Amino acid sequence: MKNPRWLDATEMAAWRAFLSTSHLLERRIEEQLKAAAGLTHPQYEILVRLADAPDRQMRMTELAKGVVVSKSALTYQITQLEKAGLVRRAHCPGDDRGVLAVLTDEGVRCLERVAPGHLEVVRAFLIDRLSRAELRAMISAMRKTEAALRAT
Amino acid sequence: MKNPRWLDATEMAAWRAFLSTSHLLERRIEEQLKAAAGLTHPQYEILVRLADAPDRQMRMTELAKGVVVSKSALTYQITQLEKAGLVRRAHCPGDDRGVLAVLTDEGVRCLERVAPGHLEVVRAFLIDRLSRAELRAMISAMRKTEAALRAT
DNA sequence: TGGGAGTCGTTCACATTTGAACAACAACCT
DNA sequence: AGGTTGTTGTTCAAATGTGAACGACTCCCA
Repeated sequence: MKNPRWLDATEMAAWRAFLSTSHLLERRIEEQLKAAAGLTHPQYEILVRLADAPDRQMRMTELAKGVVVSKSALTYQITQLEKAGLVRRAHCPGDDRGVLAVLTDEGVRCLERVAPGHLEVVRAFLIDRLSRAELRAMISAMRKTEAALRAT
Repeated sequence: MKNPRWLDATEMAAWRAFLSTSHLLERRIEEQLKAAAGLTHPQYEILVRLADAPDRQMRMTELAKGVVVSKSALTYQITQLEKAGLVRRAHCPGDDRGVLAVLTDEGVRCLERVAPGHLEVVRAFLIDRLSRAELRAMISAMRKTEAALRAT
């Protein structure tokens, strides 16, 4: 690799915009979820992933990878959600090391109650502002990056 | 507004990809910066913003908005960077409430030393994987969202 | 059928973030 | 001028994130 390869104007603009926007959106979402349901964004994501999973349950490690948090953060958050009655831990049949995070009925109801308001924010600031072409470009771009990051 | 407006397949894919990717990238960048220079990503961003600013200095609040972090977080991080000798605080002429964060010469050197490795990561996982069209779509999309988020 | 190597989830110490409360100051309007 | 309103940066308590270390368990191959 030669000299530092700086970013040209377009590249820099794309990177800066991505960076600022992701942080701003994160902040806004966090704020909305906290106000509407006392949930953090990671907690909400955990509920969503579990709701989408077969039998509404997932192994801890798998869930951590999906939500993109450390194993220790997940342990912590599952404990919080368990206290709130939205998730419970279950023994994992066939693997005595394993723990299953299971979405409770109350967890399902909570999610149904909270999702619309959350999606409204995602729409209002991101999705509804993008053209179909931009959405497709986003998918394509983000997936390439995601694949590369998950590969390592 | 009628029933909850769910996201269709394309919209959902875009949102999920954006979410996961931004978190994964953030993690990777954090890791690289920590290993290469003992800096956090917010700290690095502070240095970059200051380097780009006239006289390498900025008001605390303005800087906080730029980096997208709370005022208290900025106070904390500037204190850290001050301990490291990369930034110093200065009195703000004309406004006795104000504080200026000023990039030191050592801060400049640190940035010059760290930037290439950082940009390499940004390139390797994001920028270099996107087509010119995708970059332009990103800019357009992110800016619309950013503007909306900053407007409130 | 041992046993080394790897995986799983938790715990721990530590760093960081956030909003609220606060004190100092600025800006504005009458 | 005087008082109200708004900004500014800091401090504080509380919540959360992270990696390293750990004990328990699984896998796989000799």
